[in-house]
Amino acid sequence: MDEVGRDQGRDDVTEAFDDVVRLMIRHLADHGSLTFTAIMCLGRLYRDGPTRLTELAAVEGSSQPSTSQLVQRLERQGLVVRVRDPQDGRASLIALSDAGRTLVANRLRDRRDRLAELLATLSPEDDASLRLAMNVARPIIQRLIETARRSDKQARS
Amino acid sequence: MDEVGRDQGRDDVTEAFDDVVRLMIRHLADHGSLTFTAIMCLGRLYRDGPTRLTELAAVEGSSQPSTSQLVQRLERQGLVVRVRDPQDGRASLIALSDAGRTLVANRLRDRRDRLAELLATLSPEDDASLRLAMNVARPIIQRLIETARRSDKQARS
DNA sequence: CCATTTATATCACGAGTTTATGTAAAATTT
DNA sequence: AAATTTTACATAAACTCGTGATATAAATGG
Repeated sequence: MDEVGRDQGRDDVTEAFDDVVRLMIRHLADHGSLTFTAIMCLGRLYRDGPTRLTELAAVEGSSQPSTSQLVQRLERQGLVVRVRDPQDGRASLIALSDAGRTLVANRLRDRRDRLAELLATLSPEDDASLRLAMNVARPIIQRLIETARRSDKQARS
Repeated sequence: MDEVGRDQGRDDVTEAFDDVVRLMIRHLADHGSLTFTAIMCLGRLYRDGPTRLTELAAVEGSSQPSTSQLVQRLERQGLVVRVRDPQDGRASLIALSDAGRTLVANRLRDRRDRLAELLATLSPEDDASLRLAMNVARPIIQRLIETARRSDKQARS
């Protein structure tokens, strides 16, 4: 469009991130009957361990009612269990069931396998470049996530 | 079960991509009353221009009925318009309205701005590293998307 | 003991998904 | 040309998922 587009067109992290999102969402989804939301929730529990419903909603950036219903569905499917806190009659900890844990682990492996297949179609140079680039990028991205999370939390209060 | 924590030092493009997805979906969403699905659809039309409904569904990896309803909603909101093809009475081309195009352009700018704010919290070294890494990664990722799209298409036939 | 806060649930509703099916126009067959 | 099939899209039914508003029930603090 204008001259700004020239600078940003060559060096645009946003565009690259958008591409990643499209690749992951569109082509590496394979949510075998599971929704993106459900996957994200289970993945969160897998990484963070048992979590209170309200906190789960907060870290997933979703509303409490939405999370409440999601947990109920996942409970019906036998993927999570509730542990009522004896110290606090209101609260309950949401945790992965064995089935849930297995499912997440399998999914993670499947995703890795599928991405590996895709990476195998690249030239050895491209494959190496991408791996190197993403290994450089990852810790920095994680710092961005941390920063974003903090500013989200602040904006919410 | 196994040590997820040890993945940190490992070479795992999947994990890095997952981080990107979480960052973009969770923290850079700001879908001002617009859904992720709607955003994706409008973005597609912005990039590809007027598209038939069926093809739109295909490239977005969504069903035809789902896309049909989505387009109806977007039409109601004045973001897309239909142009019935005089050559083919069955088909209609879906295109962005002026309002839709403006909205997508603004959103893109906002996303860039917000990401720029986040990047500004990084050290100059990290910022430069991330930009460099993503500029290396992007064309390779685009090749992956192309490959994935072709194999998706083949699997569907 | 009563009021407030906190944790979760429920309700109403719209968006978005799927599969199955309907409709109408184009293409093909005979 | 008429009948059939295919193609492009719409509709229906049933579910997940999101929201805000509100209910319930337990902890907390006067």
